[in-house]
Amino acid sequence: MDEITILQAEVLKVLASPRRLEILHRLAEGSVEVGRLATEIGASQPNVSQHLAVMRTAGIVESERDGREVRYRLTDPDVIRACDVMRRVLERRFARLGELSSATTPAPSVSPRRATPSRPVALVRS
Amino acid sequence: MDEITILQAEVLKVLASPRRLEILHRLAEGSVEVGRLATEIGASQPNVSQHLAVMRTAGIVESERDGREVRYRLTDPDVIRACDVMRRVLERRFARLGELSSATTPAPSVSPRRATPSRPVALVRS
DNA sequence: GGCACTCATGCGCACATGCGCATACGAGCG
DNA sequence: CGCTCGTATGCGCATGTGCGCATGAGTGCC
Repeated sequence: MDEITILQAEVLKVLASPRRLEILHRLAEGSVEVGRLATEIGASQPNVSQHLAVMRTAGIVESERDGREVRYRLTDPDVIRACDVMRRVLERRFARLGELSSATTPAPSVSPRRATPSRPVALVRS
Repeated sequence: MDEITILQAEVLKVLASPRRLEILHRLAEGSVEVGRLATEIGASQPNVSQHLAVMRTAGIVESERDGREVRYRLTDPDVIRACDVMRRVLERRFARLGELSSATTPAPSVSPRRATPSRPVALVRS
């Protein structure tokens, strides 16, 4: 198994959380303190602190003391950019699903008998 | 919480596995049957089948019967491309870490007292 | 020094996940 | 039909994760 693959899986694992994505989304707009962040996203302070600790360990965010507060910011915009690329892809797919269901369902001309039984449920809100 | 964010987290969760990344890496080179895939990556057949089922549910791969066998292929190269963007970023960071540790450690000129205590362990094989 | 504030950490619980294993399903073939 | 091959599924266990909650640690102010 490739080293990079394992590393990538670990980073992806850290990113695979709505809360953390929300936090990253906020951090993309600039550095912010823990408490403020917790208030903004409507989560408890310990919860946010834990998520930040996880992401800091993974090298995704950095922390810096500012008086009594601790400000967090993105370590490297590149990872987040890659994340945003994926996000845009999903938005496109999501939008396409929307227009498909709103259309008259133009009955796929040739349907060469796929083995895939079910529509990807994850794309319609699982 | 944004809909897309939740969706993205789910997709990321599916991707956050070394095995699945390995499978996707293989599928990027073309469609392949389950058994062959299991042999190539050195995993059990049920295990591979389960991973494929998860990824199919997430809409990342598609399956197609071919005689007795079932061939899997990527649904949309775009998601994998986004994944590869991240991979390349990580490779770059990894390589940089390597040259840093092999260099004479040029003693950071100004070290403005960060609150971040530890190096990102995830980048040095956690 | 004592207090108030901000953040980090430890604990316990509920829940999800991955794996091996055995086995069921489904298609071709004789 | 019955057999074999390829794939999917169910089960049980060990392990990991997120959350609330209470509490500890560090900092600034009086």
